[in-house]
Amino acid sequence: MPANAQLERIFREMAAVLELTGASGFRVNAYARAARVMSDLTVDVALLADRKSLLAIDGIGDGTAKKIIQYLDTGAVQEHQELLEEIPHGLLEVLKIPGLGPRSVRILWKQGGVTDVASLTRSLETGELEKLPRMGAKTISNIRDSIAFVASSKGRARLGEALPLAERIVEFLEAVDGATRIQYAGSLRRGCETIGDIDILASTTRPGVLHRAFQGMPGVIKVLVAGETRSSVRLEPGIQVDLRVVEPASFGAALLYFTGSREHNVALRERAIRMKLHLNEYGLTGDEPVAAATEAEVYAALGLPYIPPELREVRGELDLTETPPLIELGDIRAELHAHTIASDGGQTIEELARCAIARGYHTIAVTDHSPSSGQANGLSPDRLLEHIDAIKAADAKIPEITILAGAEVDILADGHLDYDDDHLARLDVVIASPHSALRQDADAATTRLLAALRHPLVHVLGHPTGRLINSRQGLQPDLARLIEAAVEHGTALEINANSRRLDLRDTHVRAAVEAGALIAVNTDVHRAENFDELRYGIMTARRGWLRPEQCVNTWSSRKLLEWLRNR
DNA sequence: GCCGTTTTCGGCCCGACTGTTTTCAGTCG
Repeated sequence: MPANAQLERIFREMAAVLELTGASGFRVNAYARAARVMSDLTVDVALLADRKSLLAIDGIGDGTAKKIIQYLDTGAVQEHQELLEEIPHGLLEVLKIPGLGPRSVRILWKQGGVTDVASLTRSLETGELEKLPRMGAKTISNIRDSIAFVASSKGRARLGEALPLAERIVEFLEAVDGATRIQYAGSLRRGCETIGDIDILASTTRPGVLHRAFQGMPGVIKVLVAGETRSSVRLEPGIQVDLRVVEPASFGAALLYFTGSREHNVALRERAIRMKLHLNEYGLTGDEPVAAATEAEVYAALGLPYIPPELREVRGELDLTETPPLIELGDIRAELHAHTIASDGGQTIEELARCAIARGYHTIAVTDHSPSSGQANGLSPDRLLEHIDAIKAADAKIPEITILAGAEVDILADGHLDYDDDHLARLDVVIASPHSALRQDADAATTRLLAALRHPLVHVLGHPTGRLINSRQGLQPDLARLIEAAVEHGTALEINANSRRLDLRDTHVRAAVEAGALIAVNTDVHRAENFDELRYGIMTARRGWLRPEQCVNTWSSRKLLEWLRNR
């Protein structure tokens, strides 16, 4: 959906320019919000090209609707282009340097002649900056550090990198004298696919000791903030970690606050104000304290059910009247996507089965690659037949679990599958996935994936877009049409839990769930330890509001087998 | 620029910390 992405960029840039030119912060916020709406939209904005549909979206008013329509009509937004002419383009990069906000960048530009990061660096070296207001030695040193940090940083960390790191930090802090409760919060707790920084919340009888331990942790390369209640450090891999210490009595309010999202918090505060109450990280108060110890208490006092962290994105969760029974890790009873040494996996069929048994699964499907995935040692049709025999033999040998014979079949660029129907018909489960030609245009991708979804022998569409987080965009099919076909044909859409993939992504899952499509949450096992990545898939599923009954991996053995046979 | 269980005009979340100043502006989350 290129139009959505373009409009997101346009509104984001408009917000940035307006900040620099000193427009009202509320106007800036409005554009930033419009950008976010564009990124959250699961349908092509071109389908909403009339004023009425656009105005129905929260955060889109008259002005934004006009600009969207103008973009769809002409391919550009006039006011956006006019705004860009008002500032040197490189200034937008300067604004991204931590510690430099709109006020400072404006002064650098207007009074210091800074137009981009390069000219800022030159001014730092020549000492020009010292002449500007509020530019002391410390500030200049910090700017220098921040420029180096931005240059070396890889940007946002993947959930699969940040979560294990956060768990190690929590473990480290729990061992510090006086610590009573340590928990990570922020976008990590919400299960976002990438993480800007790690937020840790703590209660302790000895705050000073905890802060010092935190600032001296292994891997800390710079202490950014060292306050009474807040510490902030930069770690070696280029990730920032914030520690906040609170009283146990307000742990819930603080956890709520530091889990965010910011938009969710703002909405809660506005709700509090309407109820003549006041919400901050210390609690919900009226004439006297109302709630603070637990998140559930605060929500209840605001007339809301407990809202799971993954839903806190202002995507409709504030209209809930009860907590939805979202899927949980423990609901998963079957893994339907796993590789063995026959293709590019590291385990034998039996080793794979033992891992699955250890996790309490009733079923594991062996789904090795098809021939077109040459680099993954995909199985030729003949090898597939032999492999099926080996799987059946293992199934007979190991009674504690059902081992299904399957394959992960390549969906070729034109939509044809990599095995003929005779071979596919011999399999218990067929995952069809795109692995090559991942740069084809949106129409070709839609046609290709629709062909697989409609194929009567395909059970699951595997990692539908083929994207890799932070490194490959993947296909950009018309998701709405894929979902429609998936519902019509009873084909499941996969959430590939591999933390580099998370494909479908959260917003796609949400759209699929609302349309009533079946979802498969699979780990795409290649090594024993991959089973542990399931949690990332579950977080993504929860962010998509998935309930267990809509996920085929939660079904009883009987129901699952029935579905597989009757497809 | 958006929005309405006070409002179609007049609001729009709140607190910690830093650095440069002497009482607070700017940034961040």
